[in-house]
Amino acid sequence: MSSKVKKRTLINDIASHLEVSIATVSLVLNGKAKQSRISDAVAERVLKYVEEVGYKPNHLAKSLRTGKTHVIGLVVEDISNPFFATVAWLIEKQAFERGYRIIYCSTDNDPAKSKELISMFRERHVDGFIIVPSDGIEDEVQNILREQTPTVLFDRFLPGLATNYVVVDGAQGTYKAAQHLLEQGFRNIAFVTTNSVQTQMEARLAGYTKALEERGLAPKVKRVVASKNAEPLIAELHAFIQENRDSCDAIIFSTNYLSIYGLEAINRLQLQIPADIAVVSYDDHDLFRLYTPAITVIAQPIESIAKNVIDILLEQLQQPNDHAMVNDNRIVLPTALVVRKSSVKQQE
Amino acid sequence: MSSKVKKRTLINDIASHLEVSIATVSLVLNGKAKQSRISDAVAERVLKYVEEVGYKPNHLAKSLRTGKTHVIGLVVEDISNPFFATVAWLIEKQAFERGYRIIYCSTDNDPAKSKELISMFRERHVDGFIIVPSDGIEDEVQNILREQTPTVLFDRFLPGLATNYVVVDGAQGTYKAAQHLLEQGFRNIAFVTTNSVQTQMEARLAGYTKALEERGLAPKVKRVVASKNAEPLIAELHAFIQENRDSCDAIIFSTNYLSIYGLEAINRLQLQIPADIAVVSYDDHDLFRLYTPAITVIAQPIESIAKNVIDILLEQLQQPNDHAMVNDNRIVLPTALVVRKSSVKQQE
DNA sequence: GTGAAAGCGCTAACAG
DNA sequence: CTGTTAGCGCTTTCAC
Repeated sequence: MSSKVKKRTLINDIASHLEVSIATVSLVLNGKAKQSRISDAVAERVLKYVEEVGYKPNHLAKSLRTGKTHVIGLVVEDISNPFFATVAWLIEKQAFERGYRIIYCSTDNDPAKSKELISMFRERHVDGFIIVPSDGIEDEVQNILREQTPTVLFDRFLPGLATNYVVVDGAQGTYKAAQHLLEQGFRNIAFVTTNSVQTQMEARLAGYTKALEERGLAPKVKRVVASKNAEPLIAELHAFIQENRDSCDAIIFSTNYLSIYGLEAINRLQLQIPADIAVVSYDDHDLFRLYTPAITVIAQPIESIAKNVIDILLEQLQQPNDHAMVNDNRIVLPTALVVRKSSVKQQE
Repeated sequence: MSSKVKKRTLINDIASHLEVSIATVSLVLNGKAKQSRISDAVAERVLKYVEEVGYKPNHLAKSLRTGKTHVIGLVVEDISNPFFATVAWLIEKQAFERGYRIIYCSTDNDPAKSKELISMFRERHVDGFIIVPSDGIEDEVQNILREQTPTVLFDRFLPGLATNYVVVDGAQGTYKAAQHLLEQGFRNIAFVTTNSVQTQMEARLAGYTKALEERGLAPKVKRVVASKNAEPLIAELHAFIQENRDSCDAIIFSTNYLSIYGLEAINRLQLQIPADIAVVSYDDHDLFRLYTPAITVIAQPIESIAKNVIDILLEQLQQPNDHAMVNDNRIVLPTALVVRKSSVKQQE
C-alpha cells in the first residue's frame, strides 16, 4: 500500500479523544449546543480542543451532507474590465466576511459561454448566482430560478424575466453628459456604441437621443461590432471620426473600452481634445484620469452596485429552505458626471 | 415535509433504468470499461443514455470519495494587475481544457493574507498550487510540499526552498533597458523600485546597477514603500523627481504600477517625456502603448510563463500517487525590450 | 463481465 | 443531555 502521510484530524478523533460522541462535537461546532441542551462545560471543552489541534471540518463531506457549499457563482462579462473587476472584488470581500466564497468566470458576452459557465456552476453546486446576463440566456436563468437558487443580475437585466437585479440609470447618465456638452457649446455630438440591444446599452443610447432631440438636434449614432479584437475596432472608429471630422465636435462613447479605442483613433488622426473634438466616456477608468487631457466620464456607483447585489443575494441565501423565493428586488442606481478637461470648451 | 422540487438524475437512476448495476455505470463513465471487461454493447448503451438525460456526476461526492477535486489554487499578488490577470487567464484556459478548474485570490503581497489563502485552499482540497510567493511564507509552502501537493511558484521564488518555479530574467531586462538609455545618450539614469527584497525585485535592481557600473556611472536608486495607496506614492515620486530635476534625465521604474504613479508625478511637474526626462517601465500595460508619448517597456513573456507553469503542474498532477515528487523544475525566461518614444532622444 | 457492499467525513433525526 | 445511526452520491474491490 501507499504510505499515507497525510493525517488530517477528523471529527472522530476529536470525539474519541474527548470521550464524547461525534454528534456532540458536530452539534457544538455548528452552534447548536444550546438548542440541543449540551452542557456549557462540554461545549467549552470541545471548542478548546478543536482550537488546540486546529481541526477544520472537511468541506466536501459537509457540503455533500447538507447540500450547501457556501459558494456563490459570479458570471461577469469580462473580469479584466476594471468595472467588473472592481465590483467583483467588492462583492468577494463582502461575501467572504459573511462566510461565502466566490468563484468567477467571464462570458465575453457570448451566450454559449454563458450557458456553459452557468451549467458548470450548477455542477459545482453553488448556493447562489450573480450574473451579468448576455443575450439569449433567458432559459438558463429561468431554470436556475425554478430550482429556487437565489440569483441576482446586475449591470443589465433580462426583460420579461422576473428576477432580482441591480442596474444603473444609464439613460440619465448619457442625458446629463449630452446636456453638459451642449452647455459647453458643442453642437454636433456623436454617440459611439455597440450593436448590442441589451438593456443597459439601449438605455445609454436613449438618454443621449433624448437630450439632442429636446434641443431639436439630430442624433448621430455609430454602432460598432462588440469584440475584444482591438485593431479592427480602432480602424473602424478612425474611419468614422475622419469622415465626420467637420460635422462632429464631440463624441460620447458608451463603454470604457470603446473610449480607449476611440482615444487611440483620435491620437492617430492627430486631433486635439477638446479643441478639435470633445470626448466623454461612459464608465470611468484609471487611464481616463491620467490621460492628457483627462477624460470626462459618466461614473457608475461601483460600491453601491456591489453592496446592493450582495445584500439581496445574502438575504435570500439566509431564507429558510421552504420559504418561497420572491425575486422582486429591482434596484436602479444613479450615475455621476465627472467633468474633466476633455469636454470643457477652451477660451479662444 | 418540504416539497422536493429538485430532481437531479443520479447514477442510481441510470443504473436502474438500464437494468445494470451502478458499478457498471460508474466504470463506463470513468473510462474503465475496457479494463473491467465490460461489453462494448453495454458501455455504449450507458454512454448513450447518460448523454440523453444529460446526467452529470455529483462533483462533491466524487471528490469526497476519490480525494481529488480537480481544482487548482492560484495565489497571486494582485489579480487586478494586468500582468497577473493575463497570466491567470491563460493558465485558466489551459487548465480548463485539461479538466482542471482554477480558483484564484490576491495576497496584496501580505504574508498574513497569503497564509490565510493557502490554508483556505487546503481546506478546499485543491489538487495543486500555483503561487506568487510573498516573503515569509516559507513554512506554509514547505508544508504543502511535505503533503506532496504539486506546487509551482512563479514571478519569483523562495531562495533556499526546493520548489518548482518559473521566473523571468529581470536582471537581463533592466540591464538591456539601461544600456538602451545609455546608447541614446542619457547619462543620469535613476531606478525607482520598492523596498521589497524579493528575488525578482533584487534581480531588476542588479541588472540596472551592473549596466551603470560597467560605464563607471553611479547608480541612483529610489526605494518607495510598496502599497496600493496611490496618492502618497505619487507624492513621494513627485518629490523625488523634483529634487533630482537637474541631476536625472531618465528613470527606469521596476514595476508597471510604479511607472503609472511616476507618470502621474511627471505630469503634475509638467515635465516633457522624453525631452526633460526619459522613462522605461518594467512590465507592459495598455496604458503605456496609448500614452503620449508611448512608453518604452521591458516586456515579460506572459504566454510562455503561463504555459510553463501549467505544464509543470499538470505533469505532476498526472503523476501516480505513490510516485515521489521531485520539485526541480526551474525555468528562467528572457524579457524583451520594447522601445517606444519615451526613451528615444529627439533631434534637437 | 457484472453486482453487492464498504466506505469517503460529516450532519441531524431519533432514541435513550 | 448524549450516543447511535442512516444516509449525502459516488468509486472500487472482490466475489460471483
